[in-house]
Amino acid sequence: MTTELETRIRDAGLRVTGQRLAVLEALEGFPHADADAVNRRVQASLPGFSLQATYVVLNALTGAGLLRRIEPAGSPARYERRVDDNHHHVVCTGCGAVEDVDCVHGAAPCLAPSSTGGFTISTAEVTFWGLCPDCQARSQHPITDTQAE
Amino acid sequence: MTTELETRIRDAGLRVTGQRLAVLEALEGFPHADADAVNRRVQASLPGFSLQATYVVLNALTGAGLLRRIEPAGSPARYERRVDDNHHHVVCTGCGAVEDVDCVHGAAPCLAPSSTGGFTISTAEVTFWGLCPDCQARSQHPITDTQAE
DNA sequence: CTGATATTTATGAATCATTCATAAATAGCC
DNA sequence: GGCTATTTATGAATGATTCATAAATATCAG
Repeated sequence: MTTELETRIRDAGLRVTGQRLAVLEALEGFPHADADAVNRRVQASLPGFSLQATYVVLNALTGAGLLRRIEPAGSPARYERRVDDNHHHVVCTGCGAVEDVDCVHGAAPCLAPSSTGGFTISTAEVTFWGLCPDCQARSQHPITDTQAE
Repeated sequence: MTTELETRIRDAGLRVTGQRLAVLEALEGFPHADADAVNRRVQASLPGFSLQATYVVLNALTGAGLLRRIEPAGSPARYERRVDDNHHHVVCTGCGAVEDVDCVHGAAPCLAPSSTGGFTISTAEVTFWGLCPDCQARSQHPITDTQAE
């Protein structure tokens, strides 16, 4: 039995391994996880899977186009399965939570900066910064709130 | 004699020191420099100015709003004097060169994502990725080109 | 199915960017 | 000119990530 995921890995020119399958599966239900979070998730099924090995796998999958890596300022790199569309991200300035944001503009106006100084633009990356619902609530009820340490 | 720069530092609530003046002056003519580049530039006038001290000064100035820090994926943090407008950046995927880009959209459409998942958006950061003129030239003449190591 | 080989993983050390702790120096006020 | 809080200097520490090398394994040829 060859799964959809196995085919996808092979089609990307990579060998199919348990580690790669496990990493992709971990990110399926847990987008925007960093290497450490991916590692801890995968360890459930592959005890002894080290953080360094996680980086090797994440880099291979990212290089093959099976994962997308985002690097918001101030947080370690995060990875996601959603690679085939041009979406952006909101990052919470309070807790670092990340969510996807579909660009509202059909014509991708963000791809047309005014002056590019001679640069040939290939992609535009938009990061929105703000407060997630949880952090909004926290900032409105600072007294009754018990903040986790 | 009190210079413009000294006033600006004092008005930001900071004490005026030679290190802070030197860092601001270094970034005046050399925007988007990273900590190491700033340090090397300042050492010309302040021999013995360490990288760690550079970080302390950069953080103080950034915290006081006198500098803006940008952190493009894959490169160390960079600093610039231009803090009072909402401009964006182009980063060269070949060599990492950074240039300013004024947002072409008067109404800042990038600040209005379609769905924010409950987030309250405060700022939008746009990073354009592409090839700088030098790297374009290099990729068109790969044979005759001598690449620096 | 079996072996050969290139790819992948595991492990520990190394690197890079940055921060922290503490002691010495100094800016700005009295 | 001295006092004190702020700032700087120094060395060590941290966090994220990569590197080097050896062991394991996926895939292919026969």
